Amino acid sequence: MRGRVPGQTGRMRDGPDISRIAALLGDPGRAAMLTALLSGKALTAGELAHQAGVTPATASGHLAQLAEAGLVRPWKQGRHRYFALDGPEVAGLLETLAGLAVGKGLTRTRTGPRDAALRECRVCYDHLAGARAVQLYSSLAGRGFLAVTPETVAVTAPGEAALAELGLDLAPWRARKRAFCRLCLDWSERRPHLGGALGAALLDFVLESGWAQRARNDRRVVFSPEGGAAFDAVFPAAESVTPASI
Amino acid sequence: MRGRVPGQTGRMRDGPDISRIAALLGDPGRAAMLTALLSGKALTAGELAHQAGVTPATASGHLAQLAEAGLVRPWKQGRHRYFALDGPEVAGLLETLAGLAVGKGLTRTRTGPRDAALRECRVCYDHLAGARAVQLYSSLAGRGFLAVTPETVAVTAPGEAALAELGLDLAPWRARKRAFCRLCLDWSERRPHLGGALGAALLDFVLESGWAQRARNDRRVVFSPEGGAAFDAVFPAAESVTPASI
DNA sequence: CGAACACTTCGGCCGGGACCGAAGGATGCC
DNA sequence: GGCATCCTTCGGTCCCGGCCGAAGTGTTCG
Repeated sequence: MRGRVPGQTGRMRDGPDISRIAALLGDPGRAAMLTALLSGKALTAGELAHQAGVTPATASGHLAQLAEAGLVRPWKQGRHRYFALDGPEVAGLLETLAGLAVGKGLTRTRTGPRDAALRECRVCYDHLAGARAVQLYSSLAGRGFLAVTPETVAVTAPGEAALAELGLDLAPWRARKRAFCRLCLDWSERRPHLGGALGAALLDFVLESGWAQRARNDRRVVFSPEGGAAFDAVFPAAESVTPASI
Repeated sequence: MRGRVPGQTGRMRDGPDISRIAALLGDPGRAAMLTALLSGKALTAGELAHQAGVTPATASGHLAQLAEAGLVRPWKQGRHRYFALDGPEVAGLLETLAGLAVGKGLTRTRTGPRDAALRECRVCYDHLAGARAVQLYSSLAGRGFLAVTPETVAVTAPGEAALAELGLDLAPWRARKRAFCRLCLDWSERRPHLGGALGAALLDFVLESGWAQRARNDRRVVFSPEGGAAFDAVFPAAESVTPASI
């Protein structure tokens, strides 16, 4: 950090400042907080401090930095201060980073039971991720309910009908200004799943129908035996969609 | 970093170790080295030291860390030691990070001429990125030369024919085991462009045909006036592909 | 075979920043 | 109003790790 002459050495002058954001994610405490927020819930400063294993004083400093960089959005309510990830892009970055960490064998623990549950199903900001999410996506795509276009993913007419039959009304979700439907790469499965507003609607649907419950303290989404069976019945695993050079 | 009782506090026990990788990217020197490698070229330790603006001794330490984490692959040749990014996933992470940094307004300089050139066209590991790359992609997609399937992107029969007519033989590229064709999100354009082996083939084609040249010291790809015109003629900008709810 | 070169290792310096306890606002509850 | 709760700010400590110069290893070239 010493002796670097600002404008003279090297040619690292242009382009986005990668290291600024990366340094923020590089502290284990801050990383733990952000990962906790990946559940999509807004958490209070105190809860985040607990997640990171630091005192409130330390956490407060961390959160101020994250907020200033725009990674996290604070929100005051009463004497609590809630924090949430500032947009799906931040969640996407965290997932990308997680994917690379897994790929390079950098995990914080040997695969345990909780880890297995995370791989099966978890919340990724505001939609489902993990094996269930990938199955859901490929089941819809395999039956022609989704049309993948270059720029986005769209629900086809049959898809709209099929979802409506399940009691899933897409109109209110479509109304929001955020991208209706996006693909998101799953770090544990290395295959795409649905994000965007449609992903959020489906998460909502799965929880509303009582098939699964969110864990209280982390990102897991736990299916009951009956719920899992119902899920498999409604979204049967598709035969792998062969890309078949057309 | 002090006083954190290893297994007792918090619940940051499972999942991939995000902060380890992020911390590596969080140092400006290492970030500069990795960004330089994003050009796809392998560079020597000395060149990377110069890029980062540090002495060889310091750079050597950084590179050892990057290599140990699997972000960079070293390769000895004579009395030089070359380094390259260890796989497209690393390049993808760097681009994702750059995208977020731009989105949050964290750039290292006000938009200058070099920056403008970078946005127009640059190398992203082994394929084209920037406005030209996005145009190339949407031109192909808009004419039905690409079929975007859920898992991958495929070249259609008409597409194969059209590329063959340009003198672009895809067979050797297809033979490699890496993903033939992938979409990659462009940080400056926020739209997808082609990665994977097909992207590499097209970069090769653009350079071979003499339309553009790579800058010597950075990621820029500079088109000559005639080259740019030829490019526009062969890959005319498509009418925006309307996602039209099908 | 010795000199030049590229890089790494070693030792030591130094600064940023993570950490905590205590004190200082806010806010809500009784 | 009084008190507990939640959070932030302040002051101070301490360590991690980036940085360099110098010395050491291996390679090439004359």
